[in-house]
Amino acid sequence: MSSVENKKEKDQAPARSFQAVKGMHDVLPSDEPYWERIEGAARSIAKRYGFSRIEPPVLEFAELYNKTSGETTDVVQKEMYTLKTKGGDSLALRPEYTPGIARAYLEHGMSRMSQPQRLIAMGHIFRHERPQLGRARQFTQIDLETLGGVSDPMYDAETISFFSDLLAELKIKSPVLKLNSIGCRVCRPIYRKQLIAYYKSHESELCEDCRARIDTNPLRLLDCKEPECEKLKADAPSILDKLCVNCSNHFKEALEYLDEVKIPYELDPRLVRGLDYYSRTVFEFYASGPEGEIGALAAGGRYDYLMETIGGHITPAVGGASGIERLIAVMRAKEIPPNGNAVAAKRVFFAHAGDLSRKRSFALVKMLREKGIMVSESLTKDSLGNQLKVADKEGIGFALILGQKEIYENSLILRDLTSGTQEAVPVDRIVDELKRRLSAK
RNA sequence: GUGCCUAUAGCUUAAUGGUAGAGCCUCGGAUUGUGGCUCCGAUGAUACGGGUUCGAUUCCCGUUAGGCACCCCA
Repeated sequence: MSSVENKKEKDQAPARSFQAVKGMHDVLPSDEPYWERIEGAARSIAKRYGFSRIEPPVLEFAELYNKTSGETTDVVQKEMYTLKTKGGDSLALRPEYTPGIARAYLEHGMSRMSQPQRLIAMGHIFRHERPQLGRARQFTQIDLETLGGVSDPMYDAETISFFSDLLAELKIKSPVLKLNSIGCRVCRPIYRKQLIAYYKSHESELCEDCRARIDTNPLRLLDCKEPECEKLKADAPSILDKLCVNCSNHFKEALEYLDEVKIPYELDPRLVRGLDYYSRTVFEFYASGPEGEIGALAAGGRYDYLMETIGGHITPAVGGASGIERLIAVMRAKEIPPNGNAVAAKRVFFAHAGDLSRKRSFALVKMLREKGIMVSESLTKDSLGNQLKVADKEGIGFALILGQKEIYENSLILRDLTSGTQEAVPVDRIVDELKRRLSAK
């Protein structure tokens, strides 16, 4: 580009230079080891548990979320990205996975396959919130759903166990698991009434938000952090005392399964979830220590009624989700390295000595890559010294050097960059020799 | 969505109502048959828009983004 064009472009540059949209973050090469580690762990644990991958589209009819997640919930009311198509349909970028997966379950007749269906999804979720550390407008969830079969607490425990294993695999030590049961259609309304009655009698002592919440979402009253409201919590009726026999047994059994596999938990009768469709067991995992402030690392619960609201039969179901960016934030804060063995040490650096060997080098690099060897190079550099400098900077374990002499002898110099020793190896033996040495690393 | 704080080079930062300085990184050279050390040199910045001013990176307003506390949540 000429300098004239360059100047012109500068003058006409937009007033505001481009930057990423608020709450949308780039995944950079330096983040990649974490992603590989986390996604790899989720995939391999899912395989062990027998969860199969499902991936519904990012866009669904907005109505799907209104019907399921709840019309009055924040996630739907305030945080959903909606758009109108040219045809007039109202669509939404998914603010969570569960409704889409439930929809797919019905649409593809999965209720006629073996039950329950164990499904896992990994992808982007969108919520229009004010960003903070561990909270973005586009983020990535590992989502687990167990659909169909019977409403057995063993599945609740299995879901929790999956996330417990995931955190353990990522070396996030002693997470805090909070558990509660929010009852069913029979017992929750009764509890709700008692709770409302209790708070109505103390209405004047409540904060402004909570006065509004009495009518919209009374269970949330138990979550308020205003000092005035805190005081009232102590004497508020607890859901755990008000569960019906079925729910109570279900919860007790779920706890027994967790005891059986030695997953520690804390009961938290104030734990309620932000989505309408939950019933019975709900859970949240937090990091131990100050990193707990980053927010729940995994959360979920049972949702036996959801399928009905979108036109299916009552279908027992339980699920949960974990946010990958939050897992990364915690791993970084706790200084947990993403990878045990450095990838660079498994690479080979190819260097040429002298311009005449460049083209031959290019061909040999391609040959090695075809044989499955990870090869780095900086063949555009002239001096051998500068090339090896690059190899050193990248922490690469071995270098191959090709000069006039080697071309003539049909060999390569194989240099161990850690020890500094080297030897000539015939080209037809180089692949085997490299594989032998690399596997020893 | 509300309130508070912040914004100088890729990163960490210095300074000032009057030419924006450094360390690390990057690139080149000393060194075209051998890396790590060293030395020399180069590139590169006041987020964006407006106002006050002779002059603004500095003061004021707005915007954008980030952080924190709410709200809520993975």
